[in-house]
Amino acid sequence: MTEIKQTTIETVVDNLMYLQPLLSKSFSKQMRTKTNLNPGSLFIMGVLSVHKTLSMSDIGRKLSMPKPHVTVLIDKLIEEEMVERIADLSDRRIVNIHITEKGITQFQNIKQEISEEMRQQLQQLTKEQLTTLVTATQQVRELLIISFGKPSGCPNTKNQAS
Amino acid sequence: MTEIKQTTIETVVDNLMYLQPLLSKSFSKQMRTKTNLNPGSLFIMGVLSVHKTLSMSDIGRKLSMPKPHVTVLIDKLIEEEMVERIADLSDRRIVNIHITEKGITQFQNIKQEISEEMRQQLQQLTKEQLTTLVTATQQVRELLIISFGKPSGCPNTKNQAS
DNA sequence: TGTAATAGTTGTATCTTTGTAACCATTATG
DNA sequence: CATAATGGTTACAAAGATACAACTATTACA
Repeated sequence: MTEIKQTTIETVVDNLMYLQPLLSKSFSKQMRTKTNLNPGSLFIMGVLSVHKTLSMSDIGRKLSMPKPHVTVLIDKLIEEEMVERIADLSDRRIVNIHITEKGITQFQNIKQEISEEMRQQLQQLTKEQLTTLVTATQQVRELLIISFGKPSGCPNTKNQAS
Repeated sequence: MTEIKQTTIETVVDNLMYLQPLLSKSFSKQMRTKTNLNPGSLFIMGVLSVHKTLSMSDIGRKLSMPKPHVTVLIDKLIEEEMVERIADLSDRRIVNIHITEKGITQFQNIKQEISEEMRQQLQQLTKEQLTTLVTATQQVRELLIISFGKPSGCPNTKNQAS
């Protein structure tokens, strides 16, 4: 019934929607058990491991995470010495978050632990399939960054004082 | 410092970890605003739109969602007539969940709304990039299903009565 | 038949995330 | 200079998800 002719974009949406649960299955689970960090903190460590230093708002934008939430998570990460607050010289409102050496190695360790666990699962793939997966994930990552890596704002930036 | 030579699997993990926030940015947000369904229910509709009928445990396994949580979400979906409970004939313990016609069309509509929103974002890509994205997401989807689409159990299957 | 295992439900406590609102400090703008 | 806008923080409420524990019903097994 109902002929379903999908557009290109609908196919992408379809695929991406199916990816979400698969991803959470593949390691959100691992995260919860293997680390003392909650998912949100892990994501922050993820972007910081790439960008090294980001302002609070940058983090919120990149992860579309409400600013109050970012504050709370950063507080915890600072307690564990994974990151540090650094005042911005040019704009004193801005608080820059910098990943520490400890944070870098700790995050590296976490990723390796997860990789270890995933190795078992991924070994079901042939050498060619694994190569394809590397390329494909890389492409998806890059193309989604182009499409969605933009500012686009994060919550609690409301100040529509009437 | 610390020479980082990534293995193939570590690269995959790296990419997948970066994907998670991008995905939630790209439509977890949309979901929250565009539908009256919460993310969990959407995921259930996602697997049901593919498999049409699944037992409660199947759903829990596919989404690695605790069984009690599945029960709650299914209750809501039934209220909205998106799915229906069907007793299993061969094993009377099993409750099969079947997506309704309404559920199919509703879910289709939701996907189209999300697609509409995403179109704007994805139009920043060239025709070639978009083609690449379709192929890449398809590949990632298929390969992750091979790797992680297995049973693997879901919580609350504990019955180690001592 | 008795016991263990499986499928599912109910209930509760806790954690995580989101959404607001109010607030301070600083910068930008008229 | 007055005011608006931005960057961050604090606090609180509500939604969503996870983890347990206990329980029923049914099936598998010895």
